[in-house]
Amino acid sequence: MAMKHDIAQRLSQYRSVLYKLKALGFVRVFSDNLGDALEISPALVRKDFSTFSLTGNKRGGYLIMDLLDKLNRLLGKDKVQRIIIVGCGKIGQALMTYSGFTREGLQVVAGFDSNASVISPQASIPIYDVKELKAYVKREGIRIAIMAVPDNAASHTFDLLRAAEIKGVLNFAPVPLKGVEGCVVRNINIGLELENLFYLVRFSGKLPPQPAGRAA
Amino acid sequence: MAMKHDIAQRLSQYRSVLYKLKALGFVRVFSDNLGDALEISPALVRKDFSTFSLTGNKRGGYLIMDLLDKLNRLLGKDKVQRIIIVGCGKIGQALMTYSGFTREGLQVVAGFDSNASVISPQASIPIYDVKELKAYVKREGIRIAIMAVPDNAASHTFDLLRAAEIKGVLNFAPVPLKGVEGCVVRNINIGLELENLFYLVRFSGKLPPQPAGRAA
DNA sequence: GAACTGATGTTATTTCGTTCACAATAACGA
DNA sequence: TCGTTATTGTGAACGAAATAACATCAGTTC
Ligand SMILES: NC(=O)c1ccc[n+]([C@@H]2O[C@H](COP(=O)([O-])OP(=O)(O)OC[C@H]3O[C@@H](n4cnc5c(N)ncnc54)[C@H](O)[C@@H]3O)[C@@H](O)[C@H]2O)c1
Ligand SMILES: NC(=O)c1ccc[n+]([C@@H]2O[C@H](COP(=O)([O-])OP(=O)(O)OC[C@H]3O[C@@H](n4cnc5c(N)ncnc54)[C@H](O)[C@@H]3O)[C@@H](O)[C@H]2O)c1
Repeated sequence: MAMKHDIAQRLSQYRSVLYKLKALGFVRVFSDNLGDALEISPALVRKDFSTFSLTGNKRGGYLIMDLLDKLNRLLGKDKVQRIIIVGCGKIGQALMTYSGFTREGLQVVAGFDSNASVISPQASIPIYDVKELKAYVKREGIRIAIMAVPDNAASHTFDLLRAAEIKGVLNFAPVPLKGVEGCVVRNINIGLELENLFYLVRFSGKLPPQPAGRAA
Repeated sequence: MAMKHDIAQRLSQYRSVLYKLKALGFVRVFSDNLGDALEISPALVRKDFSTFSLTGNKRGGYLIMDLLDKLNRLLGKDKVQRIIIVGCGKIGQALMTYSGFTREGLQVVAGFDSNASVISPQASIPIYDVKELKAYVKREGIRIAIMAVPDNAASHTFDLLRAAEIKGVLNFAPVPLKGVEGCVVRNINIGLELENLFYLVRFSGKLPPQPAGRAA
């Protein structure tokens, strides 16, 4: 049940760092460098690479170009990755017009909403009625969706996405969607992150958990 | 170096579930119920509670009210938790007007920006010039900030926040801010989450990592 | 009120991700 | 050419976090 999030996340981070190094004119990189950049041990870098058969040169480290090629293939970055956004409100709109995705090879190809005043099929990134979701997804072969509908619509919208056979959902509603066979869900819960920050700040340094107090 | 994020995150999740159960009229709850809700084992629920001396009744489970009281105290939810937002663009504005924070006891008390046309000190949630950041933070005793400035301003803005002795930052820029003594950073990287989703979807079921291929 | 039941609280065990340690080996210099 | 050196690649060791196991005890029943 416990999935290996972390290594995939690191793969993307390696990729990101490698692009920066390449832009700076570097050709080779060592596991130490990458370890420093991600604040992990060099050993873990090498182990990750080993896991995916990303090989380097026994003395001269890794060739950045070569690594990037392989990582891009591994992460599916050799083609543009298309996504849709369901719920084009404040968050949804912000994401639709976010230019940062392009850099990452991600492309928002359409939005969907239930509010007629938001729908605009002629826009450069069209927004369609959510009723057309299923047909669109099937026709275009979309696999990943961002969900940014109000909390009370989250569960229903998730059902729609599943019916459209969406394979992965990035959910912004603070509603824990139970994971389902055939559809991976990742939740972005900003409130939770903030609470967590408050907690970490409150107890930074001091010992948070009483070590299971033993009565005298 | 490995910090115990996870347990604090679960604490908040317990709290969230408990509120829902309370709203449904429940009075008691068992570790099984909470385990189901968070998709973790009941043993872990009990262990977490034990760690924080959250005790129940040997047979009748836990009293929801009682648990909530203790959790709220533990998470600092007995008072409103004030935050500021630096960078009031698309994401920043969305967060400023987000009503969901109130439910969580979080309050955005001010925004800061460098763009004069955005500044509006008279608004219900005032937006000040970022130059006033340090004075405001010190005067009001703010500890947590959300950072939603453009990528190229992220590092500089982070320095400002540190100079203002902010204790925790929720960073939306896809720029890895190196953690610093005295200031906890948590990064929200939506592009990374999407990449991760694509990865998980690509390899769901199939074995992603070649098990370190042994030559025949 | 004694035996039973069902859930907690805590100790033991397992699992899993990370780090350590080092053998293998390609580049470099003399 | 041959030794030296720097770095990879990976099996073993380690540690933390999750699960399992179980002893303990509050209710409940007869
Ligand atoms: N705004 C924030 O800063 C913020 C922060 C954290 C979490 N969230 C969460 O993100 C989600 C969206 O927030 P928002 O502020 O963008 O809300 P919003 O109200 O601005 O936008 C919601 C959009 O969804 C559309 N919608 C409603 N029902 C729908 C349905 N059944 N199918 C398709 N579209 C539907 C609405 O027409 C609207 O355009 C919410 O769950 C919210 O809790 C928002
Ligand atoms: N918009 C999105 O959907 C989205 C998604 C993921 C990540 N992000 C990241 O979030 C950050 C903000 O994105 P956005 O779309 O809201 O950008 P934006 O350009 O809409 O807003 C940025 C705001 O920051 C202000 N600003 C610029 N320099 C500043 C400084 N030095 N001090 C204070 N304020 C300053 C600008 O005036 C502007 O109001 C970026 O780093 C972006 O990469 C955005």
